[in-house]
Amino acid sequence: MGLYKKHPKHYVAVDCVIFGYKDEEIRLLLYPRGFEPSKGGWSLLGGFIQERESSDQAAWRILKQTTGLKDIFMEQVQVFSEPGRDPEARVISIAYYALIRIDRHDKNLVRENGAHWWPITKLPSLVFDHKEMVDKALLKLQQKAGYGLVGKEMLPEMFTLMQLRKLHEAIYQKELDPGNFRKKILSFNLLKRLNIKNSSESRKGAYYYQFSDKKPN
Amino acid sequence: MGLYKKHPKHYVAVDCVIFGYKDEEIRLLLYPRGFEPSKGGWSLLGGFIQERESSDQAAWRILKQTTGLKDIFMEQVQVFSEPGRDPEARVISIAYYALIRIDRHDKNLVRENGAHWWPITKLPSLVFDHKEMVDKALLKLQQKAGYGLVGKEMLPEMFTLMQLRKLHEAIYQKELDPGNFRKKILSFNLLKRLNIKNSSESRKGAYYYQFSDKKPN
DNA sequence: ACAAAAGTGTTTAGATTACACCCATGA
DNA sequence: TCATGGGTGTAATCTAAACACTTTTGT
Repeated sequence: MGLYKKHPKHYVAVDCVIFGYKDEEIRLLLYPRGFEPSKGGWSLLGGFIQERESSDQAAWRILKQTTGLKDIFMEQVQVFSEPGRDPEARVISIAYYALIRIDRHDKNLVRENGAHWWPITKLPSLVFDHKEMVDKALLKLQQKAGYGLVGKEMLPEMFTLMQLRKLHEAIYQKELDPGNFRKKILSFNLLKRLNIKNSSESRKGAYYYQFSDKKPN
Repeated sequence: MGLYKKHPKHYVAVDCVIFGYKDEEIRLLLYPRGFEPSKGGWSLLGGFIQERESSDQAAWRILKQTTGLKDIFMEQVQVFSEPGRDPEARVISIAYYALIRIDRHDKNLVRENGAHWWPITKLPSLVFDHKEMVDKALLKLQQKAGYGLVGKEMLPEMFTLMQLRKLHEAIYQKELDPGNFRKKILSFNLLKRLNIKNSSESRKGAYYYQFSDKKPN
């Protein structure tokens, strides 16, 4: 029994890299730290794991408490556990990333906390090792985008292929060939073309698409 | 300051999926658990993170204490944190995998602990969620093998391309075309051919190779 | 008429796969 | 000489990348 007792216990936190998409840019939701150390420095959304919750549950809880969002795609990035990473105390942190539709969060909740959506290309400097968390998370996001699955989390229900391409361009931070992108994305058989056109972003008008529920072949 | 204090602390452990290679099979080093709960059940090598060490350091320390091995390739798999995963106490565990040369470990240390090398294809049932850790670790190992880098960790200094191929076949658990494997592996420019032949495993004799220090082009 | 995006098609290069084939040699 | 792996080469297939071209329509 008591064999575990001789070992130390640790604070275990979760830090969330929250990706949103707006104005053809990937943005990160950052918070000014409300307490020392590094009070006022920009920080990822974080919180501590409680007694009876998994790290996944903690990540969801913290995201929901702070942004009002639930049922959000989140995935583990990796653990950061250098003893000195937080100068105040020894905290082991599990980094997560979340993909959200930027227009859907509770803007009042976010504003109250002084949070701000920063373009990924112009981030301020971050506290502790949070920049490293962001870099690792972005790599994971790029991987996920390779499977054509990010539009489902970050775009409205319906979208044109140009809108989807702009999203991918923001994620990879480089331009993609429109024709090749179209063929590749459609080859996944994840999208269903609707009989509705968007005529506001081009003369000719582009069909709207949505993710189809059924599994691809 | 004391803002962290209201949060609970947790036992944080490291569990190591230790991969070795022998007799054309990938093997896992498993330990009979020495204490309750699940005393006697087969378990990954594990241990608790101490006050002033990172999870990487803990993984290395535990591997060295238990097998005598140091300077070993290890990589994080992911965190397992379901509150009920260990029935004795709430333990958050970070899974790692390690690649070792099976003939190099301290056999006495391992024997003392009752540990056993189990072929990956014939594993006994494992305690807690350790089977899940193994599955995730194997996926990571397969990914790493795709870059041609596993021979460096798991084979002797010198090896023939057939030996390297047998290793890859054991990792993917399927046969690979000898000609295609040879071309692909050599195209990485990671290997240097030696002027020594192994004549014991084929009539014709095969050149030995080793990993070259210099970076590939 | 023209610009700009929508949408389709073509060409090339590179990688992957499935084999065919000759070589060397111990039994 | 024959079976076995060593080693090389080739054709078929698939993919990604670059880019030409035609369509549509608001201004």
